[in-house]
Amino acid sequence: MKNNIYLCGMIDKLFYTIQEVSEELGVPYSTLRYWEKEISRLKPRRTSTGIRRYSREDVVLLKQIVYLSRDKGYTLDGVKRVLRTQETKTDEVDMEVISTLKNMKGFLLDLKTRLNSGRSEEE
Amino acid sequence: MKNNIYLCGMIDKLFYTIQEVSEELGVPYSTLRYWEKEISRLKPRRTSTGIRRYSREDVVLLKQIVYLSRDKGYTLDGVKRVLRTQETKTDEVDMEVISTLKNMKGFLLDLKTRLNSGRSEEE
DNA sequence: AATACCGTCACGATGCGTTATGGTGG
DNA sequence: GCCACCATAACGCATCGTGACGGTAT
Repeated sequence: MKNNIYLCGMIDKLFYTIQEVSEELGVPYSTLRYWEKEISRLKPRRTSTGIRRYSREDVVLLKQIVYLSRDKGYTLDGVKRVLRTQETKTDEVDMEVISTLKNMKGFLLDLKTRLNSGRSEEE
Repeated sequence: MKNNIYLCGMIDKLFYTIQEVSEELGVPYSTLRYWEKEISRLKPRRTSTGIRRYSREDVVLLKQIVYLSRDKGYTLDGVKRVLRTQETKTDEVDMEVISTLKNMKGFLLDLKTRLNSGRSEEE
């Protein structure tokens, strides 16, 4: 249970050390620490003595960051923006616009039909 | 006729000089030329003596580039990638929306005419 | 004692234009 | 002769890490 598609080959654990994460992502410690400074949402828990304990969610977030910057070609600022708005909003809005337009189109087509058909209807 | 939503306030002309484009986009000449080196699809026509003549399509493309880099936070490589794969999905959706809107506009103009002309038409 | 980790800071590569130069077109 | 434009190349600044260091945890 609890196999997360985002974790791919990673064994699901309660937490991961920075080393494990670094190896999994192919990203050096230094970069992980750098990203942590830059990306506010990335805040792995710490032991009482300050050692990072990455959760599954942290790893997923990091994979997203790698994907957005390496594969999609976003700047770090771009990555931040995407994460902030989580792109979900945009998509939802898009879908809503489209759906509204479709409704309107249907309505207008109907109207057109009525008009074209020689306005013979009840009205 | 031929008002393109992407051109916004720009007057629709057969071509634009680099100056006009530069002012419209708020992007200096040098950058326009730089982008031209980087983005293969951006190839404005030239006069026989080498002066750039930007077409409407060129301007639209440039606006896309500005949008992707400035607003979305893509690196130039990211912009190239987006343009290459043309994020076809998005564009198809966009195109569908636009096409729907165009149809609607035509239809509404027609409707307006009919209504204004006191529905005295033959049909 | 040996590793794995910590924060910090200085360094450096690359990206992304910009400026400078010297010249042509209208 | 003036302005807009051209190409090229050197320059510069910011971004995005990287590596090294001295110290702490286990």
